[in-house]
Order: sequence, then C-alpha cells, then structure tokens
Amino acid sequence: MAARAMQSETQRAKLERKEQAILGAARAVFVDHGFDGARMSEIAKRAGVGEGTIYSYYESKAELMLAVLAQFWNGLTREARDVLADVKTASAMAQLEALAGYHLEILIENADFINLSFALRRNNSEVSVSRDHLRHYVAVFDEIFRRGQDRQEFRSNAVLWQARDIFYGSLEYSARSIETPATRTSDRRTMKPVVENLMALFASHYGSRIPASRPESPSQLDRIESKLDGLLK
Amino acid sequence: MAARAMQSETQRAKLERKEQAILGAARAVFVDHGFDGARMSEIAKRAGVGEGTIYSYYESKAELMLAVLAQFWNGLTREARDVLADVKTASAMAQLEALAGYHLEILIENADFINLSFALRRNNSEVSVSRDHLRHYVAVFDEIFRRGQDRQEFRSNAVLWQARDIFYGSLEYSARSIETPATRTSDRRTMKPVVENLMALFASHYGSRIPASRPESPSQLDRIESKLDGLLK
Amino acid sequence: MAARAMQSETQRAKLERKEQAILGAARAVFVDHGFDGARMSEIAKRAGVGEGTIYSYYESKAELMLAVLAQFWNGLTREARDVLADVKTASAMAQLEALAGYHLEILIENADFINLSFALRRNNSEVSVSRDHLRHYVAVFDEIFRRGQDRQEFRSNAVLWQARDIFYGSLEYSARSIETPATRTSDRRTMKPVVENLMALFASHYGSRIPASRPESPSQLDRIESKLDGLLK
Amino acid sequence: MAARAMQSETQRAKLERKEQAILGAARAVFVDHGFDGARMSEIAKRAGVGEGTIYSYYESKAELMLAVLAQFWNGLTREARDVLADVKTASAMAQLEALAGYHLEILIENADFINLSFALRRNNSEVSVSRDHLRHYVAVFDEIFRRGQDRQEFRSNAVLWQARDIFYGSLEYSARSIETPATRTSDRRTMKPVVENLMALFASHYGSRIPASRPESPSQLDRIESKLDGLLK
DNA sequence: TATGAATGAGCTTTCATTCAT
DNA sequence: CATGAATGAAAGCTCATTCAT
Repeated sequence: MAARAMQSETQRAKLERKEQAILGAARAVFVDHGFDGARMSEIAKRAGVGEGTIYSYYESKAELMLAVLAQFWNGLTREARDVLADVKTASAMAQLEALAGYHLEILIENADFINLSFALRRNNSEVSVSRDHLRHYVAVFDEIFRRGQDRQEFRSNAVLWQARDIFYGSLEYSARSIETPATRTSDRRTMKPVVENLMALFASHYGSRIPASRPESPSQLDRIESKLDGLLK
Repeated sequence: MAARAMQSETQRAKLERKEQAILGAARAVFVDHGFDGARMSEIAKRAGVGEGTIYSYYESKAELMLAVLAQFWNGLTREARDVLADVKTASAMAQLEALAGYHLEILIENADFINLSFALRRNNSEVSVSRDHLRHYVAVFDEIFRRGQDRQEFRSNAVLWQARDIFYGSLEYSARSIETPATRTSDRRTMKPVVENLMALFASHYGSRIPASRPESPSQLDRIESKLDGLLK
Repeated sequence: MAARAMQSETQRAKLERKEQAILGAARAVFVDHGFDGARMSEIAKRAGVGEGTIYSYYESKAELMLAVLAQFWNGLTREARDVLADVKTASAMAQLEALAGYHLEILIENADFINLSFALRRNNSEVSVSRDHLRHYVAVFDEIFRRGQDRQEFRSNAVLWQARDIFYGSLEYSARSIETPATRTSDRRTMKPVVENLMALFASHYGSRIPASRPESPSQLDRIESKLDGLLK
Repeated sequence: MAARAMQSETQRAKLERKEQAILGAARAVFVDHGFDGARMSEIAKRAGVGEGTIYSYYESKAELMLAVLAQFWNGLTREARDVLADVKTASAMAQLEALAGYHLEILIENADFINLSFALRRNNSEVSVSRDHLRHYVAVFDEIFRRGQDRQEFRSNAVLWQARDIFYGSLEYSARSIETPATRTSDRRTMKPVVENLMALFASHYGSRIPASRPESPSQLDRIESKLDGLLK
C-alpha cells in the first residue's frame, strides 16, 4: 500500500517533470524562432520526448504556446509579490525601487520572451496573452502607489495611470536599450542608474513636498483643488 | 531622343508605381498576418501584379519585408523633421511637445506595424530592422534636447539617454494602453493628457530651475487653472 | 483442486466475456468509421479494456477485423440453418421463402456491416472475408434448391447458379433500396412484397409445370439440348 | 493573334490533359487502396505531377474523390444511352437485353470501382456518391420498361421497382460471381448465359402473355435455337 | 519584363503498436 | 495478464520560389 502510494507519487512526479521539460523546451524554441517558426519536432527533441507525447499534454501547438505564456506571466506576478514581501515595511518609494529593480531585471532577462508575447497579440488570432495576465502583474504597481498616496508619500493629486505609464514605459524602453548588444560603450548604461534616475524623477515629480517651505501658493492650489472636486462629484 | 526620354520617363514612372504598389500591399498583408503568416500570393494579388513579378523587385520574402521596414522608418524620420521645421523657432520644450504629439500619434496609428517591426528583431534572424533606422529616428529627440541644454532650457547636468528613455518609453507604453480597445472609460486617456503629463514631468525634472525661486512657475499654475476653467464650463 | 477448477472456469468465462466485449465494440466502431477510420483506442474504451489488452487477444487491427468478420458470417450461417430447421418439413418453396425473409432482414439490419465486409475485399489486401464464409452461407440456398429439384418441385433443367444469382441478387439490390432513407413514400417497398414478388417469380420460372398440358414441344427442346451438348463437349 | 489563340489552345489542352491524368491516377490509386488508404503522393507520382499540383485542381483529397466519382457515373449514363441509341427501334425486350449486356460488362470491368463507390456511402461522411448519379443511371432502365408496358410488350400490372430490383440485382450478383477469380471452372459462367437467363426470366414473368395460348411462344424458342446455331458455327 | 502554373520540402497532427509497470 | 503513456512513422496540405512562355 505504501509502495503503491510511493509509486503513484513517483508517477505523478515523473509526469510533472516531463510536463515542465516540455514547457521549458517550448519556451526556448518559441523564443528562438517565433510561434510560426517553431517546429514541434524541435521542441520534442529538446524536451527529450517523442513528438506525439507533447500532444497528450497539449491539444495543439497554439495550446502549448498559451500554456507557456500563462506559466511565465503568472510566475512573474508571483515573484514580484515575493520581492515586495521582503520590503513590506519600507516606504512606498523604497518598494517602488525594489519593484523597478526586479522589473528591469526581468525585462532584460526575458526580453525575448516578452517581445514574443506582445507580438502574438497582433499576429496570431488564436494565440494571445490573456489580457488578465498583464493586468494582474501591473496591479502590483498600482497597489504600492495608492498606498504611497494614502501615506502622504506621494501627491494625492497625482494621476495613477500617468505614473504607471512613466514607470513601466521608461523601464521597458531602457531595457530595450540595455539588452541591445550593439550599444556602444559610451552609451552603455547598466541597470542601476536607470532605476535611480527613475526614482529621482518620481521623487521630484510625485513626492509630496510637505517639508518644502512654500512649494505652491496654497490659496491658488486650494482653489484648483476645489474646482477639481467640483469636476469629480 | 526626347520622345525616347519621355518614354523611358514613363517606363520609369510605371516601374516606380508598381514598386510602390508592391510595398504598400506587402505592408498591409504583413500587418494583417505577421511575417510568417503573410502569403506572397496575397501580396501579389493586392498589388495587382503576378507572383513572379515581386521577385524581380525583391530577392525574397525577407528582402521585401526589409524594404517595407526601411520605407516606414525613413518616412517616419522625414516626417518628424518636417513637424519640427514648423516649430523651428520655438523653445526646446515646445519642440519636444510637438515631437511627443507626433510620435504618439504615429505610435497609435501604426501600432500594428511597429509591433511587427520589433517582433522581427527576435524571431527572424534574417529579417530585422536595421538598427540605424531607429537610431536616425531617435536622433531627432537628441538634437532638440541638446539644443535645449545649450540654451539653458534644460539642466546641463541631465543625462541624455535617461531623458530619452523617459520620453520614448512613456509614450510607447501610453500608446499601448490607448490603442488597447478594452480599456474601460474611467481609465481612458486620450493623447492630449499623455503629452501634457510628460511635458510637465520634463519641465519639473529637467527644466533648469536656476531662475526659479520657487519650484513651479506661477505661469504654469495659471495655465493649469485656465485649463480647468475650460473644462468646467 | 475443485476450487481451482472452478476458479479457472471463472477465469475462462471472464476471458470469454472480455473477448466478446472486444469483438462487439470492434464491430460497432468498424461499422461507424470503416476499417481505416476506426481507432483502436475507441474500441478499447467501448469494450472497457485497456488498449494494450486488445493486443493480447489479437495480433493487430487487421486480425481483429478478421475475427469480427468470421464471427458475423458464421453466426449468419448458423442462424439461417436454425430458421430452416423450423420449416424442415415444408415445401422447398416455403423454405426458400423463409430463407428469403431471413436473408432480407439480415441484409437490412446489417447493411452497414455487410457493405464494409465487401468493401474490404477490394481495399485492404490484408483484411478480407475468407471466401469460405460466404460460400458456406450461400450453400444453404443450394441445398434447398437441389432438394426442390429432387422432389420435382422445381424444374429439373433449371440451372442452379442462375437461380442463386436471381435469388440473392434481387434481395441484395432490394435491400439497398429499402434501407436507403431517401426513398420517397410512393416508391417505398417494405420487405413483404419484395419476398412475395421474388417467390412469385420463382414459382412461374422455376416451378415444375407438371400440370401444364404441353409446356414446350419436346422435339424442339430435344434438338436444343443436343446442340448444347455439342457445345459443351 | 492566331499564334496567341493557338498558344492558349495548347495551354488549355495541356491543362485538360493534366487534369485527366490526375483523375485517372486518382481512380487507380483509390481502387487499389480505398479512400483512406490512398496516398496523395502516389496519385501525384502516377499522374506525373507534383503533389502540390493536385491541390490547384482539387481543394482536398475528398474533393478529388468526388470528382472521380462524378466522372465515372456520368460517363456510365452517357454510354448507356449511346448503347441504347443503337437499338432505338428494337423491341423493349431487345433494348433491355442490350442494356443488360452493357451493364454486366461495366460491372465486371469496373467492379473494383463500383464497390469502392458504394463503400464510401457508408464509411465516409464527406465523400459519397451523390445519389443523383445513381438515379440518373438507373432511370435508363425505367424508361425502357415503361415504354415496353405502353407497347403492351410487358404486363401492364407489373411493378416497376420490382422489375428493376430483379434486373440490376441479378446482374450485380452475377457480376460478383463472374469477376471472382477463384470460381472454379465447372461453375464458371460467362456473361452471355447470365443475360440470356435474365431475359428469359423477364419474358416469362413480365411478358404480356395475352396472345400466347402456350406458356412459351414458339418464336422465343426459335430465337434461342437460332442463337445456338450461331454459336455453333 | 511579367506571369502564374508547377513544384516539393517541410509543417502539424494522428494513431497503431510497444513495453515498463 | 492488463494497462495506458509514450512513440515516431506517415499522412494531408501549404506556400515560397522557379521558370517556360
């Protein structure tokens, strides 16, 4: 009985390992050749299984791609939250810095795959990242920023989506420059200054300047705020 | 001789027209189906030529794609310079605003093609945008920014590539959000606030604050207030 | 030992039951999808056994098909003889009528399978009904007809194979018309008139017309016969 | 201009020839291996064309099969009418005899294909002879028989479909026996007696016996005798 | 030069059969 | 004996490219 249990344990584990091998091989081949260019035979060979075996795990090439995408994006979100768990008590600014560092690293390491991921949104109707994957991931930023506003770390009148565009946009664009191998030395930037620059920008633009002696004339800002209130009700 | 010249003129014109037809058809089909998904036969049909004809203009499908890419990016750069020619005498800030507006518009209108363009960098080894095309286009920003620094409009200690990353990065990321049709109304942002937000950020972060005793110039607050007034009436 | 015997009895019975399940499932699936279209996995599922199990009873898909065919044709012959046992004492004509009724019913009920059975003769070199199966079945008719001739019920000069062709041929063709679902009502014929028509035809053509005063002029027939003899030697 | 016309004539003829080659090869391969067993590559090879070429004439394997079927059955009907045109003025009986001879010959020569044709009706949902093909062919018999009834050659109370079943049924069954190569010599029957037997049966069962005082009219016997004479010399 | 019919390599997918458990 | 996961050969079909006209 125990033997049987162990056996089925082993069985399950073996299947799991095989499935991971397939997903891993698939990701590599998809990245190398794109969705259309990838050959199932190459995926099978890299995974160390027969071609037919893949089809007992996934109905079709498209399904396989979908599984690869899901695994990637879900893993990303999970890891991002793990990273933030380590700086739970820190300031929102510090949390954003941690997120930026993590994100940039991910972007650079997985640039190939992320690009492929977005490319599929356009070209291939049957294969596309569920928009939810992205939304979930991006939600991490939103939470930090809102908490920062609650804690008066960030200007309460800052617009969330604008901040988010700046944050992710800069990082993505920078990542593209960094990963570009041809970039000449003089123009080479490593990850650190990119994050620092972005954080400095956030501090100067979104930081609540409470300590500042007289950042704005209160009366005028008060009037603006009340007008905005009128607009929002 | 004159007749002959004219004839060859006509000949040349006809060839030119045919080539443009092919390029146009190719771009449309490439955007619709991606590089691998595009069929030469469909391109030929849309261009109104025989399939074999394409091969007397371009050696292969990959070459054709390359030609389409070159035409697009070169056109982009040319137009960007045209746009700036209209605001030649304006401040660097105003020029950047014009460039941002133009760029965002382009990004949204040609999102499909630009995504395809970047996707090819990964997938297909033989087809990739010549990095020069991009560099030429991006150089437009660099010129304005440097001129702005020369004129003391921008902080002389600002790092060019950081500013560039923020500029193009935010716009691209925003463009992706704007074109996404699923974005709900409450979160919908049109092009204008995106550009304005970016400019505000540039002003606050890169503006040379030497003359300013206070972080924000009153004139800016005035501007904001007047905009809100316009919004309220 | 007794226990063991009983056990092996049970064992044997279990095996027998399993084999019948496989044969039954196989027949159903073969009829539904044809030989090539049938999938071993579906047969296994319908039979409630594992796929590999089938291969411990039959060497291959073709062997399985052969077994199904043998079971069917042998059963047919056995049943036909059973039917005739019920009318053993009746006239040859009545026996033929019983056989015709049984045969037509079989043809209609098993049309799918019989067609498949014949189709295999052509298509698949390794799978074909043993000709003997058919011969055994058809022999039933021959016996009745010959007995009828012995009993002077049928003309002694009737040619057996011609009668057989008419008998089975008409029934098969009729069966095909009957089972055709598209046949419109006005043309619809049920089994009864088909058999009756055939019997009437046999009566008028093969019945010994003993009561008839002078069916044929003997002298002329004699001459014909001698000429045929000359032809055959 | 003339050259051009001739050229396109040649072109058209070449295409036509190629299409016929494909149809012919397809028929042969389908007969040899059945629909599922047939390989497009073998058809292509036998037709002397590339595999892809077939797909520019027919959308799919199924379409190709359909085309082969249509060509066969239509040709059959056309030829049957041609045969009858030669005996237009003869008696209905003589016409039926001509039709029987033609039909039996066709059945024997094309037994493989006809069997395949019927097998498809069962197995393969997407490929099946349009029932109309068969109906058109069978209509030839109906016309003759009805005319025979109008001319009082056949009993006016004879049922058409019964006669048709006997006619085609006997011939088909006989054909199956004849073509069977294993049939031993003693049982061998050639086409002629089959047709004659069937005609005799029709005469005795469906002939209007109004003028006849005796079961068989002497003229018939005379006819038989003269035929035998012809056979002997 | 322009054409488009022809080509065939190469793709995804299926499924009879095997064999470790 | 029984199982079903794994295999991989083989099939239909596509489409970039060629080349006779």
